[in-house]
Amino acid sequence: MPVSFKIVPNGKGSRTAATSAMHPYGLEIIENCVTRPHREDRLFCNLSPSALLRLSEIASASSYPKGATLFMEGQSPRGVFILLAGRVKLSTSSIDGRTLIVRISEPGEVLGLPATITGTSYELTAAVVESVQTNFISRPDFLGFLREHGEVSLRVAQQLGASYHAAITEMRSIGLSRSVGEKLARFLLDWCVSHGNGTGEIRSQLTMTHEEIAEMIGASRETVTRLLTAFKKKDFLQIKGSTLIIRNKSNLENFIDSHE
Amino acid sequence: MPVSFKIVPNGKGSRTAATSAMHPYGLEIIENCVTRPHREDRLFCNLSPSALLRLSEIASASSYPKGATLFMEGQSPRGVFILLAGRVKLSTSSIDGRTLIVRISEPGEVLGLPATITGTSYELTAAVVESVQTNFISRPDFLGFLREHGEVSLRVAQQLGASYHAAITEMRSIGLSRSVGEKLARFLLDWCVSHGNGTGEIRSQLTMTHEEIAEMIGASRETVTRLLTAFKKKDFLQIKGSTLIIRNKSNLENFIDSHE
DNA sequence: GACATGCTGTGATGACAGTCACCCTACACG
DNA sequence: CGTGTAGGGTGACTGTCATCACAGCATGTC
Repeated sequence: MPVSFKIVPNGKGSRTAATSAMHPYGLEIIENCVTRPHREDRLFCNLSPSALLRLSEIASASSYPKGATLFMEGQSPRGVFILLAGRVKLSTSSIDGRTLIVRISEPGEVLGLPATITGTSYELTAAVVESVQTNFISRPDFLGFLREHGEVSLRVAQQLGASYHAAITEMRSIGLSRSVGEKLARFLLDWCVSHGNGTGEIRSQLTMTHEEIAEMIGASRETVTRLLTAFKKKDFLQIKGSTLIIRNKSNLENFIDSHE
Repeated sequence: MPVSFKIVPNGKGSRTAATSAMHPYGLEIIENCVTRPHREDRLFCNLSPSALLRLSEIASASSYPKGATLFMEGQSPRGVFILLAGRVKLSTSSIDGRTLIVRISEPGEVLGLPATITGTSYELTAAVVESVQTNFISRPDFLGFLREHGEVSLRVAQQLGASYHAAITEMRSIGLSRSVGEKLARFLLDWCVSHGNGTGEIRSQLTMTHEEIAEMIGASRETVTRLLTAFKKKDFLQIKGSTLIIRNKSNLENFIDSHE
């Protein structure tokens, strides 16, 4: 079902409209741009009114519970999902069940973009880890939209460029580390940069199990457990509940450097 | 120095113009499209005459010898290089000199696209392995070109999507393999698919040293040597000079599967 | 010819980390 | 309130593979 987007003038818009009860999430795309104008990478910020109007016609809202799957590796691309709320795990896996988690997507990101653009099958599986609200745009609609609004293609290209960049960074971390400890240290530091409370902080919520961390860095669950306790012993970090506190950031960085 | 592109009508163009002595490579972009129309992924095929005209104004030809560097990881993006002839090694490396080769680029590919689009620094280093002819387009020119010709942005997005896809495939191979042998087997099979003589052949030129193969799959040189001799002993393959012959493709595939 | 250089092949060694096996705790749920 | 399940922690064992070391074997070059 189509969602009604309200056209909000660039820069400042009434936030009351954005919290309309009828379509609690339909306006979030625009709201994000108003309340977080620094997010240049967001796909649908500062579009022309006509583009936004068309967007509202082709997007349809849907929500998924924890454990649901938006799309699976190998499926032919149905379209893109704009993530409004919740978190999604993007992973790839081999026949025997080994899994590599490539990324945990956060609200504001667009899922399935590469496959939808190129027409090749989804390269990753998107599984919901925290229940999710999305706007879905089918592939024909999305491609038509891009043809009509050339401006958006450039945005899409930028998104894809950013995704590529992230993928290469991930490959670096996985492929160039000498030891699992190094990978874990890198992962923790990265995590705190992207999920910390702002300016390179040392405290953040670590909402993943050891198993999931293992799948992100390509290691076994036991090794992750052992390394985390080792890091605690060395007083590099503390873990209280799901809060991760980096006690000594530079030590952790030195630990990485000492191996390379 | 700008290159004069001759505008060739879609479908059929005089090939004599394409081999003009003055600008031996300037026309190759178009020629590729005429002689290899199946290459849908090529960036500058089937563009409008006006776009091609503009392209010819902003592209400048240059050539680099073996060992030269087109750009380095971390540099801010100067622009894109359209690879007309030769081969380029795209790699990333850590402080201690360990190197991960992400891709060997072939003629027709566009280098530096993600960085140029997003404005972030080049994520890879591009080193010439076989002397190279390129058309270079500076970032300002290229971005301006995209703004003027919205059609091209979509092409660019498709290219980036394909690059992303390739990066994920690479990550899968590196991250999900249990053993180095598995990675090497995968690498060899992939290589024969993309560099074989057509229809899934079993014979191809392997133009890399063991060391380079090691850097591609994230292993040590010695291990690659040992594994290759092991594969030879098992009669999976033969190597004569720089020619690789897969003797028994299914055995090699079984070898991969038996581990997962 | 003498020499350097780059690539390949092979042995010995040891550390890292995956696997198996098990126990413990927390917590949801009937 | 017992029971099931998901997650965390730890020990023992073992295979893989990086590393070091060195030895051939081309190739180019002075």
